[in-house]
Amino acid sequence: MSNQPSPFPSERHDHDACINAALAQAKAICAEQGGRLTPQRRQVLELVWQEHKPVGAYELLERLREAGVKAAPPTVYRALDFLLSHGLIHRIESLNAYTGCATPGIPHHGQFLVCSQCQHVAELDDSAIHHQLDASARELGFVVERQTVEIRGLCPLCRETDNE
Amino acid sequence: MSNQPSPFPSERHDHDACINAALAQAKAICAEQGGRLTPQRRQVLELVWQEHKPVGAYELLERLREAGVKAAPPTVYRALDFLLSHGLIHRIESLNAYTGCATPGIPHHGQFLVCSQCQHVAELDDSAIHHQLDASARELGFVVERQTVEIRGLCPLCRETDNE
DNA sequence: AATGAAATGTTATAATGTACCAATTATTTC
DNA sequence: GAAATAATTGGTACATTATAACATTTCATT
Repeated sequence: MSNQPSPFPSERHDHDACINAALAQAKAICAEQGGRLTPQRRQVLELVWQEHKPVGAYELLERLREAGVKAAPPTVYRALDFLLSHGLIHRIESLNAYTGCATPGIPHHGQFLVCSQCQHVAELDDSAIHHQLDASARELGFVVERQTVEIRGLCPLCRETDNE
Repeated sequence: MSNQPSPFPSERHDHDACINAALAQAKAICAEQGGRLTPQRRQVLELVWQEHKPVGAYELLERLREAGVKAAPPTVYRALDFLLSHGLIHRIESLNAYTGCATPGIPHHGQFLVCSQCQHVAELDDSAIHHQLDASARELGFVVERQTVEIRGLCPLCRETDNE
């Protein structure tokens, strides 16, 4: 029921293509939704997409500064808020960090597989899981607003190369 | 597949009984596992159980101080770490807060329904959900260490009394 | 009592996030 | 195009959450 090809990109996939695709989609989505993908927001999104790992807000801040931007914490948090509200990134609650959304467009909350060794994150958006949780909650009279599902463990690669 | 009677306790259930039961179980579990439920740890656990709402570490700190204990942040965090490691409380990641474990004994990670209005938390420990997540992850070659499932929404009570 | 391990006390600081208000830039309206 | 309005950004200060590091005390066992 998973609607993506391979949530764990290989180590040497064409990551520039990832970034470019994400930026292109972001541009399209913002145009559609009436959001303004300003240069600063775009730059933060690009920084988030540098790796398939969640990035902390202050790490982004540092990278912005390294890039010559005079930024303060609110600069980053504002950009993150914008990107979150347009479904372009997700926040990983268990890490206080942010990661690019694999299937942007409609704001949603996916399921995340977080490797405890290499920190890579894979997003699932598995509708079976979503519905299962929704059903279990409804059964108890609970109206679901938002699901946070984060799974920690070993990704396929780390599982092979290391056995701790 | 839920193995508990009613995860949302009524407004005027016998909460002293809840607290006493939790403390008694904690005592038994610590005895069994060789953990020392010192007076301070016990007191923090009791404070966590004051309500069926997650409590922040600094709120606990304040309550400890109100109770005449000279405490600093590490005091609280150490107690919380102990209680977490023995499966007596859970941390709600999306709230940076802690809540009593409904089914202590064996360390585990349940599913949590968090009411966005009254802040009450219900713990599920639904094995169907657990296995579903485990299966989805395994299918991708991911070895699960820990599941974080937190559902925000309206609890049955708030759903009735308020329609926002 | 002597020893080592576990728990606690204490200070300082790290890491994450927000409130607030001023200045600027973009968008709309006339 | 000029004025009014809204959205974005700049920047300071501060709030909240969490931990590092080291001294002291208490506990468990000889």
